[in-house]
Amino acid sequence: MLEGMTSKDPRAGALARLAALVADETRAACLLALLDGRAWTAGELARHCGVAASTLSEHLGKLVGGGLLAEERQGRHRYVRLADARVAQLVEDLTAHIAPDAAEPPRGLRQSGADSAMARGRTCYDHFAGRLGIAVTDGLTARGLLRQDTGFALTDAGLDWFGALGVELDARGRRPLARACLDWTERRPHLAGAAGAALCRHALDQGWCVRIGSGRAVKVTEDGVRALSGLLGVDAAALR
Amino acid sequence: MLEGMTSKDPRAGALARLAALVADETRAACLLALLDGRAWTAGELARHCGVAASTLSEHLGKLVGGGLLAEERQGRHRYVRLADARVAQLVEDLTAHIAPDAAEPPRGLRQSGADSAMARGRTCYDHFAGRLGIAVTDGLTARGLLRQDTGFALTDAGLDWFGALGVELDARGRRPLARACLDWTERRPHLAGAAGAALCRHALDQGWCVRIGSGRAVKVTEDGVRALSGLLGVDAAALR
DNA sequence: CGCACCGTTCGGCGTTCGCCGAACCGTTCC
DNA sequence: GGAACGGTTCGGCGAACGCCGAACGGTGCG
Repeated sequence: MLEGMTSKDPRAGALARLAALVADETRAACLLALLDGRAWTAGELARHCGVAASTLSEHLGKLVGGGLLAEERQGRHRYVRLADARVAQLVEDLTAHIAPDAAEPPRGLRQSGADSAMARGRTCYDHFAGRLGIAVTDGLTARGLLRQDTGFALTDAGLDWFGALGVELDARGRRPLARACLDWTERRPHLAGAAGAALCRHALDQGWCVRIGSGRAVKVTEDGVRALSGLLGVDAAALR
Repeated sequence: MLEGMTSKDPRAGALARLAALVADETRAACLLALLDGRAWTAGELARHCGVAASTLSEHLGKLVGGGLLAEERQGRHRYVRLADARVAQLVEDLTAHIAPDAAEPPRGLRQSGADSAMARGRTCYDHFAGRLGIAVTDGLTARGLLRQDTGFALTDAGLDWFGALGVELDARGRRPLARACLDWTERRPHLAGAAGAALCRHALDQGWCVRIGSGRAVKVTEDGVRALSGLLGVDAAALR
């Protein structure tokens, strides 16, 4: 009763609904898993999260209904992925905010194999992260192609560098060319946005790096070491 | 039972807990209200949200406990404000994500007075937003002081411009100098970050603009019109 | 001192929510 | 056709949550 009297911001409801989509541990785990940019089946996610298939089906319904996920049905499979780069950024932003709290605990050595592969290099939705992402970003910055001191933007030399690489950068899209994405393991910003995505795609196309298994971990090839050290002066030891 | 079998991301819990803080309409309304950067008393927020004081007290407990709000007790008052600029950015990011959905409905003329004042100029935590924020950002960009085409960063000329203004920009802090903040009414990015905050503070100090009442709406003075049109070529008509 | 006021704590209410297992539907493969 | 499999729907359960009013404890003021 009397609800009409409040001057509560009309955006509050929408904001709460959006946050509610992430405010469940299982759905949060789904979003984090999908940050690898791939499409997962409902069953894979259910197993990953450790809940019943029926439970996960309901979660997917909410996430898709809320516009966070896009789905694609193939035969008896339901593939879902993050709806677009904006959703990926949203999850990244939220994750960046919790990173300082969850001080990386010293883990045992058991699963350090997979973990260290992830720490070395991985994709974060559609761009590089991990030590690889940092190394590339630092290389770009050191060569004056990217400036991070007064914000985060490519320089004119940086534009030329991408041009010389044969990578088309579409500046007309709504997506910013360069954007900082805070790295989870390294705690430092790395290159995201259209340029980060284009560079990652180019590197995979050129065989500079390959995906390890089906996950988001990537490994730099010998070709990649040569290319990255030549183009950006990246220390070869940092990539292996 | 069997929960140990899942490989669920350990960050999922923290992510869900963070989102849960925002996932309530009343708490969301508090965060949006506090985006003006001021400190509100618990009672003011309760009235603003249209809930009982006891209800709001519990909400504040959660928000403060979760690190989103900082509190300051003075006498029988409890003042709360956003904990820091990072929290403000978090709320902005979330709000930017819902903006496209909530297509601004054509409002009646009843409260258009206050609304239009807000649309003209307001502060967004600690920097300018609204048409004023856009005008300043566009002015900086047109004069080559800020570049938005390849990311979002001040140029060297921009650094000099701030220096000539007598505004110290602390680049050593963890906070980025320039950052894009998506405007709610204008749907365009405007200058946030340390530079945006410093410029806003400077403008208020110099009397270029004054706060209207106790809210976040601001009004550009005649001095301000002269200063901004002289320094940035901002069209005077856009500011009034 | 006594009163008004701000905020908190507590008990209780109703709702929402996440979860599961069972039943069901459609696809794929033998 | 039949069996196996992936996914969805449904009913039901228990827990968590948001809300309130009433009672209580400080603070400030007359």
